[in-house]
Amino acid sequence: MSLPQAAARYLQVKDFILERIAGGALRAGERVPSENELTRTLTVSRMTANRALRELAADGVLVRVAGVGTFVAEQRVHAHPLEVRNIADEIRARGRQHRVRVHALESVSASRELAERCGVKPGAALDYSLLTHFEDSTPLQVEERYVNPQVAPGYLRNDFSHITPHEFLIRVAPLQRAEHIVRAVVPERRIRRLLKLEGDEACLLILRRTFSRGRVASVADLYHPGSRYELAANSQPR
Amino acid sequence: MSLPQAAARYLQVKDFILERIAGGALRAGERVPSENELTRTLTVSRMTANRALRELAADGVLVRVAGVGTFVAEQRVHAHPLEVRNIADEIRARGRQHRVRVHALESVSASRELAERCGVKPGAALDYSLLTHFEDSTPLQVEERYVNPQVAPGYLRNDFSHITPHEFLIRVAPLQRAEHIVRAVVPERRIRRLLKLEGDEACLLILRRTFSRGRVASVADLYHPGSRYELAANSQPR
DNA sequence: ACCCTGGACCTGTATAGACAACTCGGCCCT
DNA sequence: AGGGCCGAGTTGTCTATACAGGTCCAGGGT
Repeated sequence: MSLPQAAARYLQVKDFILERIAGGALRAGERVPSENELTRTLTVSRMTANRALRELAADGVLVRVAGVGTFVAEQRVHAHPLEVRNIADEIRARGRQHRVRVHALESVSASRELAERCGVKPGAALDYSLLTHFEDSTPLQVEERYVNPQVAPGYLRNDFSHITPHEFLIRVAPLQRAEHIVRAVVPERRIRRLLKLEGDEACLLILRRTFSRGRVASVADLYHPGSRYELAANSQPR
Repeated sequence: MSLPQAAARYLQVKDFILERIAGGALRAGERVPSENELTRTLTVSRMTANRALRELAADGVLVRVAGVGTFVAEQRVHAHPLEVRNIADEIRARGRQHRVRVHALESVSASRELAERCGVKPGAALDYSLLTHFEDSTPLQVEERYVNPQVAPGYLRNDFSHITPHEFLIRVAPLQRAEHIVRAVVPERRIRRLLKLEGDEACLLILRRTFSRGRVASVADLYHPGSRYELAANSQPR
């Protein structure tokens, strides 16, 4: 049993800034406290404040101008093609009915590989769910998800036939960023059966990690039948 | 008149590592000099070496394990679907050699389906190419492309072992926007053979249409082996 | 044979101090 | 009024030092 580690100070400084942006206290284009101000008000060294601001600038949250100051970046204009979308919204937007079947909802112990993906220690408790999303009566997505209960507590107490995991998570753990990897696979039989696939049909597999407060909130494997699902993306330079 | 600024030392350290990776002196999984070693051999402070290694780790180039060491990350094949990227650049950015094999390069007559995709009349002449892109000796993409000679003339006169179709096109026809559709498929045997696939492996298929001056400049089907290629995307909400 | 305990080495973080380059505004001199 | 200079404030970088915690191995004790 160990006490929860105090977060690193540069992470505290990052949160300090991010919360002020999220809460509206700092708006796009506005000036952020300088390193020296943070040094005084937060009682950290200038190097620590520097690291926090520098990393936020690298993430595109802030813009720094030597000799002038640090400012909240203007909002991104271009939505990324793989925005964190909710499959339920997609389905409803097409005028179809969205249904969910819950296959599993329980607490599990993190394997080594899983622990690495989630940024926790092997053996740590993770909330697990396995769902199928239907469009009318056609399965469109199998969602296998692991949630870090330290970041998003109460996951297991939901009724996911009324609220999707995604909807719950964005309410409980403010979404900071998301990471997607898209692969083409022929999944194992367990998944094929849930998607009612025939033969060796290919699937789009989206590995999604969402981050909240600098930590992994949840890890999801989203399987879509290759014959019924595709990703679309348009890009316009400027 | 100012002398060229010497690059920052932490950038020099990053280059030092990157060059060794690109040159093959450091391979995936191998150990990178520790911070203390860099401190001695490059005569920098440990904090400077730390910053270099930390940033390379943040970029995914290195993997750091506290108490153990720093290692070259396993090379992941990544691309951002949004950017109209050149597979040749991707491969070279990883320090591998890019090669192309040209299977076909000729003028064809547009079928009805193809004509619709290209925004021309059925029977119109289109320039056609079928290439395989190799990373070292591993096939990474089969590119089947149709080009509208009205929009981008001279396509067939290129030697695509020296310039990629993409490079030629952006020079001849200014890129206005691009449209992508990502699918998972098990491709026909013709494609499987070119990719040296075994059995019924899945492929990521990217259907790309590029527009220039309001018209379709080219239509490309890009096949990637599912086991060796994935798309990565990060997104930040707001 | 097993355990376990140091010690060496590593990354991760934090601090204080220093110098450079840049921006901007105000002040002084002409 | 105009022009130039200087100083305050800012980011950008570099160094030396320190401590904490993780990993791994060898060596010693049981």
